[in-house]
Amino acid sequence: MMSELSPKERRSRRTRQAILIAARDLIAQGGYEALSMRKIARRIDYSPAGLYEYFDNKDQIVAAVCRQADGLLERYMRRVDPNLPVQERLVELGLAYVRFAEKNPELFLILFTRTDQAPSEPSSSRETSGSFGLLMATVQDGIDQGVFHTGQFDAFPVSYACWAFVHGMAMLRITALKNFEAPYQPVNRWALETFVNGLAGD
Amino acid sequence: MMSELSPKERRSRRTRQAILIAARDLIAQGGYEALSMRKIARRIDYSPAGLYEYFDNKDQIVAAVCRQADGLLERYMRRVDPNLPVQERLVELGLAYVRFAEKNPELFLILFTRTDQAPSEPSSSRETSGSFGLLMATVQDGIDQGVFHTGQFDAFPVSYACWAFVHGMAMLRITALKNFEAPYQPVNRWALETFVNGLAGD
DNA sequence: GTAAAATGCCGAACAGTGTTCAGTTTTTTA
DNA sequence: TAAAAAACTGAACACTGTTCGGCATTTTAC
Repeated sequence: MMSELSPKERRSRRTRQAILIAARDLIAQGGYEALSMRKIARRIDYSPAGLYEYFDNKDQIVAAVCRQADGLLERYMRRVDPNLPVQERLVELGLAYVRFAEKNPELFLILFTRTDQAPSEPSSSRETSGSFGLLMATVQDGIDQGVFHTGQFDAFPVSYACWAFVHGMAMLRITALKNFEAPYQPVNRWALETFVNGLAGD
Repeated sequence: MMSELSPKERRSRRTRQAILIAARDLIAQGGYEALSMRKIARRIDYSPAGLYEYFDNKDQIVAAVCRQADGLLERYMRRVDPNLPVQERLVELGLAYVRFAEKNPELFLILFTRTDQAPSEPSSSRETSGSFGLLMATVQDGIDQGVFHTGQFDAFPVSYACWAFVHGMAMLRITALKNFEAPYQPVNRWALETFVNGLAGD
């Protein structure tokens, strides 16, 4: 099988992971501006130059952190009970999205702020994996079941609209409304239900 | 009246404005990372240290640019015909918001990304001035006219929900979907109409 | 009009940043 | 055990925001 890793490979992976953990923690604590190669190096007892054996540059580290954050976001959304009626499921998916942003504001911010290297297509727009794929599969479910009547629009643009709604809630919460405490959850739930009911009740 | 400004004051204001224009242009061109005190200084033929006669630090310059951008956003929204029926007016306000973001992506991004110095209250939540105030006045209009039935929620949370919707559209457009060309406007219009109809149709 | 004070502006410096590169040490390969 | 490769470092380069001492210029006060 030859699937066992060499000690060298094991060490290398461990160091890579240590770098990513340090980077993630630094970001989670003080945002992107608090992240520096020298701080990462200090945390893992390396010289700054040593990091370049594992990543080409700082951007690659941030990109890797973002991939992990994206996975975490998906896990948040996968916790939603897939046996719920489509309408409720859609609402819960949205609330899970917002919850992730609330609990990981700095990660969320960096995940959706890195304007460089944006994909030319929404992640997994044709698969059921990835957070957007999960959303779209649910919307497709609603259409297939005859619950949603979306006229000329198919699952993709409808999913985009749902995404935009919850993305706005998440973003405002951690930026413009950061210092404005309020019971957001009930309003968010009501707003999403209103929209989803609009999808259902043609 | 004594409203005339001294030559000194006139010069000072002109220089201040030149700094802000240079800063705005640099941001509009290459985003926040392309903005530096030295580049601003070079553009207006000053030494970097000279800028500190007009602004305490870089953040103050960015804050001033953001204030101007906010004014521009409001102008976008004020172009919406106030004589339209509330439902259409609300939709058009949202589309104007998205249009501003599309035309000024970097300014929009910096305007809603500066997580520091966020106000403790949404701008002008009780006035009809400011972009949010304009939105809320419209929502209040719909409630007063008996067009919107928002149950337990008053104009403020409803306006927040509208804001979140269009903010998500705007944000996704210039970040995650930056490289994904598609006819967004029809979908955005349809999605907003669906939501607004949900507000209207009890 | 002249002296004094305030303002405007600059060069140089400090501490910080990402990144590169010549070497040195350590580990793997043959 | 010798040669090759990988891992790691210190020093440097070109940037960054900001501060400070000093030089002009302009404004104020008499």
